[in-house]
Amino acid sequence: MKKGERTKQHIIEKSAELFNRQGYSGSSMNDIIAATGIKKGGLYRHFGSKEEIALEGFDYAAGIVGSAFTRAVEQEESASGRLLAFFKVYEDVVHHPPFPGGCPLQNTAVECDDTNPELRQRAYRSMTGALDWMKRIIQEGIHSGEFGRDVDADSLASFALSLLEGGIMLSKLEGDNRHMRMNTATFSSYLRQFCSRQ
Amino acid sequence: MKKGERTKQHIIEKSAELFNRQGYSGSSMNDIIAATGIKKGGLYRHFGSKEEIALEGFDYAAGIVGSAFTRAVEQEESASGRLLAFFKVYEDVVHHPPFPGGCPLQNTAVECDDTNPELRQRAYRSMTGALDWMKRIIQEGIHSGEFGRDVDADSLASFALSLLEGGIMLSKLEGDNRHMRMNTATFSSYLRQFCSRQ
DNA sequence: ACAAAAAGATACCTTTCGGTATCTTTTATC
DNA sequence: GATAAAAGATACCGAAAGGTATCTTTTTGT
Repeated sequence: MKKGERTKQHIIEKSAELFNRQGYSGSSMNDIIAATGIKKGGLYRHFGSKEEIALEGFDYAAGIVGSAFTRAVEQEESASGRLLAFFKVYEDVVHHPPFPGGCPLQNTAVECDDTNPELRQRAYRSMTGALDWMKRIIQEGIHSGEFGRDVDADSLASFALSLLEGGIMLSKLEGDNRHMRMNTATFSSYLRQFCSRQ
Repeated sequence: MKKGERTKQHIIEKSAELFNRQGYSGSSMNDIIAATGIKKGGLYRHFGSKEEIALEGFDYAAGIVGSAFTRAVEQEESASGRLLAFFKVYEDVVHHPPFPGGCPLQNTAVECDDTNPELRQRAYRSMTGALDWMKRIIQEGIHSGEFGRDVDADSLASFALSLLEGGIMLSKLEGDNRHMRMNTATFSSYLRQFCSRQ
């Protein structure tokens, strides 16, 4: 890996954190300079614009969270366990989120849905990726007999992701993980009494 | 009502929309000038800073949504109906949200939780207000016998608000109300089969 | 109708914004 | 170790940021 590629990666990593904490509009090039220790000339050698940094930064942040999901999901055997694994990743969102600043999907979606089409599309793809993943888990649960055949995968996936994102939002705002804990417990008992056969 | 008060209100209303659509950092004083038709000198006669406009704007937007909630809740008799009324207010969040730009609580919470303590506090108060309101509805439902005595009001309120906010986020990002519809249906059946006695 | 006070417009301030041109330093290749 | 290419620093650009001082126009109360 050449020097340039290493610094480019360094810029992406530090900027992704900045953007995820302060938002796209809330972060300036000077903030990026301060965070990376690389001067303006250096930054613009690797990126054509601030937005380009933000786009690559989002992909990086989403990738980090995605691999945290992967690790958590892989530890579980059951479909219920796998769905709950997504919640486990954010169980201490207040002090130890999978990526600094909270959920990149949430932060980007809420800031950019009305303003920045490019970032919005990244967030959209991230959302559909998560939903499709959950749907696959649910369908596997149906096929294995863990879930009833009448369980609607679309609805359950939307339900799970909504509850997760809403819980992240409330817990971050309150500065306390209790909403995440309560929602995880509620979702868990919902799965047990609503979706599982027998 | 004097002239000055009227224009101050006009500034608040137009700015609240702007901030709710584009965010605090994403909206400039020039945007406010364009939206209100009032020049800089006029704006700073009524407000000491951009943040002051945003603070009063948030209260205004939250008030609009709050009265939409009130109207919807008052139409319902049962506790379940009243909880579902919150969802009804956002059933067409994509095209007809109760306030332009979506949920002010969500937009402000997500943008400001790490950056703007004053706005964050407004959002926090708005969140606790909604949660307390839902808790009261749930407790009334328990006392009336509609809900079982084992229903946890805290958990159910957190669950309802999280699901609502998550659904708003997903539906806005997708540009389709289906997530709101699915979550409303899921929440409704959850209440029927999980909380109600009989 | 008039004077005083309130409201708003104009013009300007400093700082910061995103971005570029150019120069120096470092890295990689022979 | 020389040299070309890559990487990064410096210095600058015009525009836009939030905010202020001052002047003109409207309201308002009498």
